Amino acid sequence: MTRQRIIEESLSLFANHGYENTSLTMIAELVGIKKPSLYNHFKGKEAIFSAVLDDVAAREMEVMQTEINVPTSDSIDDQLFGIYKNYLAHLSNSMEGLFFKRVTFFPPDEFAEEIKRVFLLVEECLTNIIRPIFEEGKKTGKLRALSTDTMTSAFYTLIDGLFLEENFYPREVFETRKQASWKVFWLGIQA
Amino acid sequence: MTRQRIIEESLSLFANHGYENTSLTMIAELVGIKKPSLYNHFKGKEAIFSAVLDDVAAREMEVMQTEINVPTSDSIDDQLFGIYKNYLAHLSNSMEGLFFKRVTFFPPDEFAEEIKRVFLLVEECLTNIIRPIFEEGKKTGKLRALSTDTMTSAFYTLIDGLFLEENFYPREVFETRKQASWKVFWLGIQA
DNA sequence: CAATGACTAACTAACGGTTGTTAGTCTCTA
DNA sequence: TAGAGACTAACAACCGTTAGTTAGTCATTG
Repeated sequence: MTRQRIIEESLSLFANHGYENTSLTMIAELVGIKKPSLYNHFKGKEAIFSAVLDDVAAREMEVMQTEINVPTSDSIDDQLFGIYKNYLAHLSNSMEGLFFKRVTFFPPDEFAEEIKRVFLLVEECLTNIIRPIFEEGKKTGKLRALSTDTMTSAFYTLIDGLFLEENFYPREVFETRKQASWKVFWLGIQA
Repeated sequence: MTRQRIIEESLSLFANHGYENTSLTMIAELVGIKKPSLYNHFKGKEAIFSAVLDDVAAREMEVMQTEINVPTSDSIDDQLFGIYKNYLAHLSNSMEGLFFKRVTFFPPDEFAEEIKRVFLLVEECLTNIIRPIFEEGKKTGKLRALSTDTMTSAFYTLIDGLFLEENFYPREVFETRKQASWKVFWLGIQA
């Protein structure tokens, strides 16, 4: 019980302040216990971070399968745009999104490898969703005859760019960027 | 003399470790003096960071005017691609690029406003370079009849995405993304 | 049924180390 | 002879961590 609370509060602290700028005092305070009591549940700060990372990884994989994917009955552009929109919304609104942004971009040295591994896992999960859509689109002639890798790469760059812009620009500017980027991307891949 | 050395070494430390994870001891060591001697040149850590930020801002503005811009004799796609390539190369290879990446996306709270101001200034500088190119392109019919804002927004998202990917993926993956993203972007705005 | 022992999870106190910062001193140079 | 710029020594505050204690819970046992 307390263990789960520690993970949750730590997630939000790590997401907002990064690993090194989050102190055990802050975590303990938010949980409502004293600092040394944390050691009843975790071996130390690194163990807390690891637990948070594992938790986030598991939850992200699940979200990817359930929330991001959309019914295949839609047309290709609706389908793609749906994924685009859902994924960005998830990154924007969830604490996991902010956490991911923090730690993938400037990871604490001792976790760099593990974080990269988790991130690539999540990315692969998304790739498995969008590749078939691109391929189907090419087959039915709705998309240009670009390689699937090209489309996937461009799609990711798009998402990464917005991912990054989301917490920097005011919401209205961000919305403009989101719409504009999609429009140009779609014109770029559409047959 | 020493003052300038402090700024330079601090720039690289702030760029690589962030503000909070850079200690005065580290700076002093790299400069080759003892920690308290820093106070002969700056009021404190915050003052050092401010000086670095000002320095970077000035240098970035100059780079933007000289290195990024390319001769207008080229065709529109060469011109745009030149800017794209030059700007990304600058962000990738210069210490200022890494510094910018660090501090714009996860700024130390007390500098958030100032950093944003500087960033938007640099961005505006780039906007002044690319907007006329888009408009010229539309006039000559080489580009689609999209609004200039749409093109500019999409261009920035593209750059921001690669900006992020550059220090995360291995160089080869990054190069793939860079090429693919440009291809789709160009197909998206080309008439 | 009552008592014992093990376990969990909280606590206080304190550790050594590092942080940014200040005070005061010495030395070279203009 | 000033002053600039280096130094040493020390500060309080905070860091992650450890040790040792205490209270409550639960299962096993006489």
